[in-house]
Amino acid sequence: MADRDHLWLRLAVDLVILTVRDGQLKLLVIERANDPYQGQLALPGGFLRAGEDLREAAERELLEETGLDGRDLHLEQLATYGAPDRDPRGPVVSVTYLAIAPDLPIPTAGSDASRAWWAPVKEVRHGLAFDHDQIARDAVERARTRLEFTTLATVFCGPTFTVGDLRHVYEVVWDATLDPRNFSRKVAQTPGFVEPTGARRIPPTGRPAALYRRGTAETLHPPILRPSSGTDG
Amino acid sequence: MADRDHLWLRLAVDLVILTVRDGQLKLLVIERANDPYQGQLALPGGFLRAGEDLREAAERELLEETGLDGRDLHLEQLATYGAPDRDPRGPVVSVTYLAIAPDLPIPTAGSDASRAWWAPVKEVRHGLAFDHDQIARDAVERARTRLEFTTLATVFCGPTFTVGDLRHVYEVVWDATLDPRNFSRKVAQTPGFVEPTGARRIPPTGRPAALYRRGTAETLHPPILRPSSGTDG
DNA sequence: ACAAAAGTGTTCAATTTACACCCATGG
DNA sequence: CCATGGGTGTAAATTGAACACTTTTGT
Repeated sequence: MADRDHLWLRLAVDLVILTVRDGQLKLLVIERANDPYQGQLALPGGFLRAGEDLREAAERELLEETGLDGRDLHLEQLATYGAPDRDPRGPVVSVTYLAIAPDLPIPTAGSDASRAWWAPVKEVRHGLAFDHDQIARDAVERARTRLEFTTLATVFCGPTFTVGDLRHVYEVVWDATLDPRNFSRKVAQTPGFVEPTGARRIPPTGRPAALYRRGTAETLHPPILRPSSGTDG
Repeated sequence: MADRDHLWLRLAVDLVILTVRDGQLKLLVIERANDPYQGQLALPGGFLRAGEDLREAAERELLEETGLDGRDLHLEQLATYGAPDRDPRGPVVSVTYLAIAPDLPIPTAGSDASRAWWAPVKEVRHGLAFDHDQIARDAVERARTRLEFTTLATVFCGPTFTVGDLRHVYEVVWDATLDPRNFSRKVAQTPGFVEPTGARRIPPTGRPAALYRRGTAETLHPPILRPSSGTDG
């Protein structure tokens, strides 16, 4: 326990930013501008600076890489990854955050990224730099669970949305199909999930749908469980 | 993003070690031997060393402070705390782990602790050093949720236990009373939760109870929900 | 016989699921 | 009037909570 046993290191804050776009679950990836892993795909992120809280750093990186304001969207801490050899530059421990955004314009590249874009989650299961494949997998699984127990799905939608939009989020994130009729009722019967705006949206074809905004509830009582999650053990 | 913006810091790994003892949920606390907060209560923990993974560091601290082998009990990462002023020594970010142990002999004090003992969770809600009050609260809440959805409760028990022992764990951790008859069925009907050993335990008074060991399942299908968790939003 | 804890059976209510059916709009 | 998506009604199946009752031991 002498002072020389303490390892001094840098702390990376890395972001898994998810959205639903073109009917797919997508993930913000960057092409690394600098070594290590120059030219390879990676998650956006950067180092913690002096005087910063972890969440502050995550919000700063989010703004730098995407132009998004972290106060407007969902941002939650995921897990911390600290394998000794995870970064060839030396000891770097990564605290990861999950961010959820509605369908956005294609983000602008930041200073550490030569390019940044939305990549379908299914197509980036391998090939990310560092241990970012593992981080991305863990983040997607966390998002899937969050839809079951929290109102997170509304964050994928814009300020107003229909129940069909919300169902679409569930179907894309879970990669499952849901009964529109029963889903509609579950949403309506869960207090605080959505609030009617009074307005309606007229689709290209079909009956107009009521528009809602996010409710005040954070957790769902009762939860909306995945079709598979509960049958087999 | 120049190199001078990177903050070099030390990483603490702090442990919330829970057990059920004397019919109470208890937490391992130490009395700090050194500054800062010398003489105050705190969670056991220490600094990450070179070449160590985070979990390795958690297991090492666990062994140093309690003599417990981390491979034998439940050890899971909780969250990471990084408020800039959380440690007066300078920039120290803390990765926290939740450990669950069966009822153990009183642990031995480690090098950084003048004393170590089990303290009832209800009595240490305030007064821990650093931000450890918050960490302990978050950890207990996590443990309560884990009992709902995972087989974690079996880890509070020894190698063999009765359904009554298991129910006792739920009742103490949740601070609730459960119907013994319905609980018994839920446990038996959840595949992989417990396995019969064939042996029985004769209580001081009453019918002998069948002894079980941990099953292979990690998650509970269906979950065993807290009495309060589902009524009001 | 009695107390105490373990465990089973049964009933009623709440929830979930599946699907028939109606609504409202554009072409 | 037809296609399309939005939404309600309803009956069967499943699950959950409450509790009467039986079992098995020590004293």
